[in-house]
Amino acid sequence: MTRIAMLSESRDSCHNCRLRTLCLPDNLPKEDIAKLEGIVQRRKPVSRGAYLFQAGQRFHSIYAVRTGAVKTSTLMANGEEHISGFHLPGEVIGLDAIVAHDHPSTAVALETASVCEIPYAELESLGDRTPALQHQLMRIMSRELLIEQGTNHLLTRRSAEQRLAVVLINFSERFASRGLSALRFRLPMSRLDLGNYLALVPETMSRTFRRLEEQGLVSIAGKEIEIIDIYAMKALAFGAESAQTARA
Amino acid sequence: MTRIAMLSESRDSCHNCRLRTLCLPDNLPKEDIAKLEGIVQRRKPVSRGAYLFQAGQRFHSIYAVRTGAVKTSTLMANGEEHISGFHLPGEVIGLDAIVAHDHPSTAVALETASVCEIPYAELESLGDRTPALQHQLMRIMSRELLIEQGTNHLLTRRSAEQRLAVVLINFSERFASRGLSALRFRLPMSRLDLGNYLALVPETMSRTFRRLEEQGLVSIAGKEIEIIDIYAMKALAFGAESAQTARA
DNA sequence: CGAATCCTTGAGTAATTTCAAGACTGGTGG
DNA sequence: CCACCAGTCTTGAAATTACTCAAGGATTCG
Repeated sequence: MTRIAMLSESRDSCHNCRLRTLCLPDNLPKEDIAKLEGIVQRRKPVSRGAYLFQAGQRFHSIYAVRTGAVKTSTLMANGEEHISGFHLPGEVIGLDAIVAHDHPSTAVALETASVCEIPYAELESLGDRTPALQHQLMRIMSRELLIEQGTNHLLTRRSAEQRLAVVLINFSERFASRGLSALRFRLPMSRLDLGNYLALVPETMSRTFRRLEEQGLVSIAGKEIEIIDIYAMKALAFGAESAQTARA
Repeated sequence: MTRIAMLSESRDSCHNCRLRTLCLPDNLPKEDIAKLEGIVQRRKPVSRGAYLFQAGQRFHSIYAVRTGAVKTSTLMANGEEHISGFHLPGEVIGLDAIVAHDHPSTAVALETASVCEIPYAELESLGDRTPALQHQLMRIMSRELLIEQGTNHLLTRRSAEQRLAVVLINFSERFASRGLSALRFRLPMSRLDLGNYLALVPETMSRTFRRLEEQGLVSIAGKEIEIIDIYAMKALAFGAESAQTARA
């Protein structure tokens, strides 16, 4: 079990789930959380490489990550994968499928993960009767929009070195907000995947990691990351430029 | 008045607005459209360069473009502008502000434009009583998410030539769905702005436009675009790769 | 009409990719 | 328990794409 996996408990309720404040129940009154619990389906853990849903599949549910980590991606016509995000416990996946009948992207577990499945038809009808839940859903979607905009900025306006620094800081903060260490953590994805997300080839990833290490900013051992100089990291990441919220 | 401006009529109602099916009223029963009309504020035309809202301003309303064209952008710490999108009649702006108290981005009219202002507090409370409206809002936000993902892909995985081809095809389709010609149109923004959006410097924009012209794909006269070979354009834009919805 | 902005062109440069190999790693079966 | 395999990661050298710098020309809007 990974450290992320150990984070979450609450076999079967939202109201005492540690991720409550990061997830759909945030800001909801108790009775609304109870109603939400009524439609959430907890699925048994999926193992590394298993699909939550695949692009082209009929859209039925959105998912909240409970433990582990998930990546979402789209497959391009030439067979190449384009990774659009990495999702940690508390984050909601599948919102991009609401407008169409099918999922535009694929969600795969990066490590053993468990998720809460929320049938969208039921969520929608519950939302019709539960304004607070509806508002929280809107906030979550608005935040996703913001995150995508930040990602856009990151990927088009920043150097390889800055992209990596930003994404490491971003993971650091997301781990910290889940009660884990901000300075030492294990990335749940391969360098290949991280490079794919950052629009950098593996060779560049390797060289860029090394450059950050040589500058004394981080220490890398496989997927284990230690941030040595968070100040310098942030200076590199955001120096002379505004920081945008970007989720990896 | 531009051709886009001539498109829309309906001084003061949604139910006979030509943009109905592209906008918030789409899919709504008559009585819900009437309720929506009750909260929509039509503002007098804003002239080129005027702000609909600015980054940092308190969030009160979302806006639907009625005539003209609008760009949204964020300002980076070094003073540079990062254009995140161009918006044509029927499109809704400001949804990225819902989650926070302030607008994260700025919206400026690219040419004389008129907009419908929709106070969000009222929209939210109307949504609480009007499921169909709420569902339409969710669809719009989900579509925005999809568009952002497509933009990400466009900007990170495509060459300058492909980016320009994709964005021209995209405008062609958006003009066509507003009843204008798909093959001859006038871009509402400067090359500078388009380049900013595409993450290309003006010099590259100029050379790339020329290359498309030399290949006989388009004919350019200032902002007037004529698409000569739409087939070849699409082959260039999407060739050996999947097409993603991307809005300029 | 004229200032300001926008656009174009050329030459040189820089960052990242591509290509080619080889080393490491972790999971699996013998 | 070890050896092996496939996938992952690293390293170096060459190629490429878009950027930077510099300057002149064209538009546009007030």
